Amino acid sequence: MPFPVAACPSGDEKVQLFGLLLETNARLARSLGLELESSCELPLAWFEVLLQLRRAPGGRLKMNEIADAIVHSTGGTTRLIDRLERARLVERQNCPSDRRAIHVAITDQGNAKLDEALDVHLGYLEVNLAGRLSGDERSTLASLLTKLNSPL
Amino acid sequence: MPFPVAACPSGDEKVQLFGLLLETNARLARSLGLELESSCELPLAWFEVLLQLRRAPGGRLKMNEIADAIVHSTGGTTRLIDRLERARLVERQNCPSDRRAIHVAITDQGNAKLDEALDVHLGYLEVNLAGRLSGDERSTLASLLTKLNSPL
DNA sequence: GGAGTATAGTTGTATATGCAACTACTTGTC
DNA sequence: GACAAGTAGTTGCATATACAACTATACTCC
Repeated sequence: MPFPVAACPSGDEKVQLFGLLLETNARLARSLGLELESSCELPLAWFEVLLQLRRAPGGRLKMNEIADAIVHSTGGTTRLIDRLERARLVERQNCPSDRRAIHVAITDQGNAKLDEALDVHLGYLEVNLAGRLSGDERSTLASLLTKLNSPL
Repeated sequence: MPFPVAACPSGDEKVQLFGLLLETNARLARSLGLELESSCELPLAWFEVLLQLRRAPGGRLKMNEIADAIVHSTGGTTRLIDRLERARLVERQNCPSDRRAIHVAITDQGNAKLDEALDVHLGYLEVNLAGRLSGDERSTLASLLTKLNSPL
């Protein structure tokens, strides 16, 4: 037994918690991604973009706002939006007040696709979130994750 | 105001919680990844593999156990282990009881690298986990994530 | 004990993503 | 108002990953 786990940093409570977060997220993202893809032909990343756009006032965001919201590099976001635009789910618009910036707006087709995907997503969450955590537990989890996600 | 968020599925409490989980995970994984990469030249995925191996009895796991633990496809895991093996951090060993299976074992170099990375990781967690959540909050979070990660 | 099925791992191929360098525009300063 | 510094987005290139098809081995059941 060369590495007694409990006495090692690898057994540290915080290390375990961090690993649990990565693993839980990866499993849920993967299973939701498969479901969205097979039911709606919508990759999870596309879904995330459409959801952010719907939430935004006016249904549009600038490239860098999208990149930040979905935690991608700006280069990666350029290509992602290229694909969404090719599929006619979003469109690029010039920003009148800043000629460097691009507004990305969700299209009617994008809204329709998002509605379809939200339907699948809600079913998924009923099973995979509500099936495992009560309302109280979910709101506790939300507040802990909010803290964990806060700056500083 | 074509889409009043609060009345839409996009404003649903579960949808928000799921989004928060994705976002929190993505931010933490990215910042830890950058830190590990710049301090130790160790990609986060490699760190995850080494950590799983250290935790495993005998310091070795089969390919499919690794793939499951880190939530990758088996094809992706083959290439990931190829890279780790090329860097001499792990080695493939034949499994005597099943000639299809491969044991992946952490090497001395792998253990040394992992120690170095754990040092960085612990510092990171002190700031980014312990700096935001108390011990009680962390253990609550751990138990909620465990439920969320449990089968069915 | 042989045929059919299941499992472990690898490989071909397509795609997605990050980083760094780049262009274009804006802002601040003198 | 021109120059310097900063910001928004895109592109070239390298890498990482998934999926599906494949090989090799093990298991099942008659």
